[in-house]
Amino acid sequence: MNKKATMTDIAKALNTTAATVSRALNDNPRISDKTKKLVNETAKSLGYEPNPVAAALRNGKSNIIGVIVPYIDRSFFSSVIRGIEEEARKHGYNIMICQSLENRNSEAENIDILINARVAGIALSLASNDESHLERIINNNIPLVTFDRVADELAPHSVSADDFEGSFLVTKHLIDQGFAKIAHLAGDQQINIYRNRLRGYRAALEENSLGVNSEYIISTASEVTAGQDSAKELMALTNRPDAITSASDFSALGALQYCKSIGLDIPKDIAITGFANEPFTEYIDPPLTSVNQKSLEMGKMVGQVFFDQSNDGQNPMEHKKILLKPELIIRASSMRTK
Amino acid sequence: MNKKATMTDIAKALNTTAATVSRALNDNPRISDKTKKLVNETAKSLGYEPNPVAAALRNGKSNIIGVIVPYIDRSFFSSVIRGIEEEARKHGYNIMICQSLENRNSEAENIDILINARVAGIALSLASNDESHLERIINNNIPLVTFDRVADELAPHSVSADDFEGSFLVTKHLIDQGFAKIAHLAGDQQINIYRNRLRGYRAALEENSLGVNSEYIISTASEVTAGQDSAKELMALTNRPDAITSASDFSALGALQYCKSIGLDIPKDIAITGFANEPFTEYIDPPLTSVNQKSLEMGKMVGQVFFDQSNDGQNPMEHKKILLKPELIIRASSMRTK
DNA sequence: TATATTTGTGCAATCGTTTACACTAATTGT
DNA sequence: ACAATTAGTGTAAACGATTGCACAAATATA
Repeated sequence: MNKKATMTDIAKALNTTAATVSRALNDNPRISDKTKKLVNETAKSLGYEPNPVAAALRNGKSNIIGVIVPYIDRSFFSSVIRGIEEEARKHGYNIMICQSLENRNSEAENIDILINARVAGIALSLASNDESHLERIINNNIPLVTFDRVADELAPHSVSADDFEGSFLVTKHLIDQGFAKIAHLAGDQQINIYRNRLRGYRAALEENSLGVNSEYIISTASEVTAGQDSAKELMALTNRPDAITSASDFSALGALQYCKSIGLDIPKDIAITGFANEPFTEYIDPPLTSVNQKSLEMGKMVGQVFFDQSNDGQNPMEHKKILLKPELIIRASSMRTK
Repeated sequence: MNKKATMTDIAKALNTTAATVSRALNDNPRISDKTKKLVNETAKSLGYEPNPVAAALRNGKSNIIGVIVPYIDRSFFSSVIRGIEEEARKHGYNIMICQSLENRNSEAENIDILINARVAGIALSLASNDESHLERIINNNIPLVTFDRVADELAPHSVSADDFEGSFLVTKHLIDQGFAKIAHLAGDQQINIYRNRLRGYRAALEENSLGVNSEYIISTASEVTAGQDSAKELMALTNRPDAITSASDFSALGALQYCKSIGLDIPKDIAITGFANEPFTEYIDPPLTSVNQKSLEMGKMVGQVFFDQSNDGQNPMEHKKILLKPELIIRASSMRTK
């Protein structure tokens, strides 16, 4: 209840001025060690705590990192957010969260809000392919890091998972297990990450001299029911696949459910793999092989890129495109039983 | 890049002062409609956007709600956060997220940070039973709403799920399905919510004249492996239960896995129910009956309580304890097959 | 008509920190 | 011994919005 101590209070107690106190607390070399010690002691004894709001006003920059994601409660994003938070925290920064609701206008609105809040930087997973509104961030000289769905043209920095590699790995794994007729439930090809997953699948097949059968590639929404439908289609083929890779854990689950429902044994009759390592993948029956995109780590990288840049500020415009190596999580759904 | 317009800029353009502009923009009754119109027009034409940092400094209060949770990426919490965000957003507020890592000291640190950031309010799910550090919030006159793990003594407002009711409902459901020997995997009885779940279970049994068999109540950590162990114990009893209610989806899953592993059919041989409606519950085999705690709604309620109080500010000290009615989600794991 | 009240604005201080600039005293160089 | 640095502090003006108080003009009251 008693008002918080300010720099002025410290100054008065020491018969000096707020300027000196400010410099002393910020370890300015022009202040004598004696004064610094005095100031620090009095600060402690008065229970002084800096007011970040005042500093932000004066500096035109707060100690807050703005984060915009489509939805906070998607497991992938909440995990990235956690990573960003932990990294930010290490540097004395806080995070402010906004949801774009997968909507470009809402995203633009959030950007304005964050700019007005004088955030020290913005981390963003794009809601759409439209990147035009990102210019405002650049123009305001605010460090920008895009992740997951990155903005290759505008954003100077980005962190994302190597989807090509992940899809390649999982497909290769199936090949190594002896599967030869491998299908792919492909995601929306408008979206970068799904294109890359399809490419990785193709590359693995080709590199192992397995032809790519276009019948085996089915465009599938990232939903359980869509996966069921696609699996039904695949199983109706005269030349049935013996494995299904999916660009999404959800459609993989749907496929798994459908295959079980028609009496197929997984993985003996058909192997199935997903993508993203959603929490449920380890709990379903059989547990689903998937690709861990290391969301927590991704968040931490976002934070790091961010602080690399804002701390030394030497090369604020040096572009960093980080591709995280995904991790293949092998579970029962893809293990060839001898 | 060109500096943002300020109130002073608007004032200059109109040959008036920032004071008038401020009042006009805030729709102060002492300003004439003519002036208001002029100010609003010039504001628009200059592309004026308010600077929340300056306002926060002057008011000693920002437009930010601080949220502290044990871990951001726990599905329950991320969902609550989403609810808070959406409600806050409606009122032009933003949220700042901190993690307590389930650690009392870290929680206290976060509280200090939020207080220093002059947040307009704090929403908090307690990390421990120790509530002493909450006093700082109260002393600083910052509205506090606890949720999930609430602070009954200190916090004026709280929002939580009615765990007693939820547990009662799910147990009653099993009884209605014809199960009579119902076990309970109880959580840590140090924690409020788990105590209430046990109470709800007991009450349902008693109300239906089914005795409470202490052999059937097993203290179980909220983990898959713990659930497996407890199920093993239960199944080793001479008088086996025919149903298991669990205070946690994770231990329920473990129990389910164990029962399947020894060849039991679920729910024919044994019914199983969880608690919290974790995302995976609908995907496992068989899908797990659980209790939806309406986390998103809980978040929204937190926001609402919060704004009720800070908006009119009439009765800031009126205590609100909100208990959300949980929803029973019936899935295959508990359906009596005739 | 003279006084009282209302209406609408302006003045200036305030929130707490930061920083360019000025200034004194001490130190260095020659 | 005297000019030129250097070290260490203080002064004062920002940052942008808000608000108590003062004040003039316009209206109402007597």
